[in-house]
Amino acid sequence: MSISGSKKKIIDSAQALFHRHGFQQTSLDDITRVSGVTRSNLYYHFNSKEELGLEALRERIRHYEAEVLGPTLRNTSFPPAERLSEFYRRVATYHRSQVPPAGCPFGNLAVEMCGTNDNFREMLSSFFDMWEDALESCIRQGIESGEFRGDYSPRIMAQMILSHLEGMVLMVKTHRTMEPLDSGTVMIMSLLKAT
Amino acid sequence: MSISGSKKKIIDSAQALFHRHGFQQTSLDDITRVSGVTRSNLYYHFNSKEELGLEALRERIRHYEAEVLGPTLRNTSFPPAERLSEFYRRVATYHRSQVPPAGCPFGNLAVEMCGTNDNFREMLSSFFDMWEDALESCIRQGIESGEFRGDYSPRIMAQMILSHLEGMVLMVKTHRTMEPLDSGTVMIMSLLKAT
DNA sequence: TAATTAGGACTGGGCGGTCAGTACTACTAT
DNA sequence: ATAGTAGTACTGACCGCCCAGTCCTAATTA
Repeated sequence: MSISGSKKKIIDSAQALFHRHGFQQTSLDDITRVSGVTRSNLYYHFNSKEELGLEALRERIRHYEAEVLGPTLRNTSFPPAERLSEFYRRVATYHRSQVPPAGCPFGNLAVEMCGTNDNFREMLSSFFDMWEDALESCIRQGIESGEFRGDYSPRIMAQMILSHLEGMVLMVKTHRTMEPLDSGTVMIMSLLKAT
Repeated sequence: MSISGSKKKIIDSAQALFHRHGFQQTSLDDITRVSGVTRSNLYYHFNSKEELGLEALRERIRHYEAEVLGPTLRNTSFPPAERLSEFYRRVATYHRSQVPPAGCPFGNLAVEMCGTNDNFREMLSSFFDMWEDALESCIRQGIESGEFRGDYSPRIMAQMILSHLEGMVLMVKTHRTMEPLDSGTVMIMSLLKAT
């Protein structure tokens, strides 16, 4: 059984609006307006705004794994350094396409929801863990292959890279320039290189 | 003439509520409830919720410079590495005191407001610049004294440290554990050390 | 014929913001 | 001395709007 057309439209519109305006700041009327789907149909597919929010997040995570992590960090047909570099390149391309910069969809949601809603928090927490795992594997393989320095544990480096990335994207959104992301990624790639 | 008692109460309560629940998600009634000041009195002191928000932010920035940056990063009576270390220590102490972790007051606000309100965005943008300046000076002096490695420009390192810090604090909020901040600061201190 | 979509009216509550008026103090003109 | 004036601090009642969610009917589609 496949997802009906309306349901997909709702989720797509909700994702875009939640990303740009936040979950709480997006009204169901906003979503019906953008998706062209009626309010009653929305409540036919979802029992509450929270349920829609969680499903939109789940779908975004699924999409991110398939379209970003899979082809880059986890793509073992390329050497680790190239994978990481390609990952950064895709991140930059994505954020360059958002004008004005809207920040990381996951980071934004984490800031907004983690203090008040445990369902969102837990989903985001395990997503960040999974993201970190992908980075860690890539780095570990890079150390083994001699491309990356081996004096820090892959886990610690992965943690650092993920936090740093989230922070850079926040700076891009705040300063409205890609510069922090561009120079930051160059620095990390250089720092990771084996001496 | 000093600020009236009520105005201070309003700003203090607003700061705490904005930090924990966000600007938009905090109602003026919430603020009157916590501060014990009436709604009409609030509108006597501030022309709008936005004006209150901006003043609360301005005050927080002032406080942060005086109570955090001044005694640590800018405190030239200590050597740079010790200053940075003390800075990290204070950040950790602050976030350890918030249960559950509420994230960075500035980072949270940036995520929430930078897409929709240029007054907030500009104030936060120049605040982050100023923060980066404080880090840069400290690092530059550390390089000159030979404590820190000199193969990256102080500006780039400062940028990296600030982004990384904001990201770590986001992780602390999401995962509800101080571990990312604790191990992340250790790693940065070690990375900066001159070889 | 069962799932899906459309349409619209409605509820109860929360929201930011407005307003006319009170109380108090201090300065000033007579 | 007194009456008037002005500025500050504060109050409670109120307004119109928007929100998530409900309810019901009816058409359409697979």
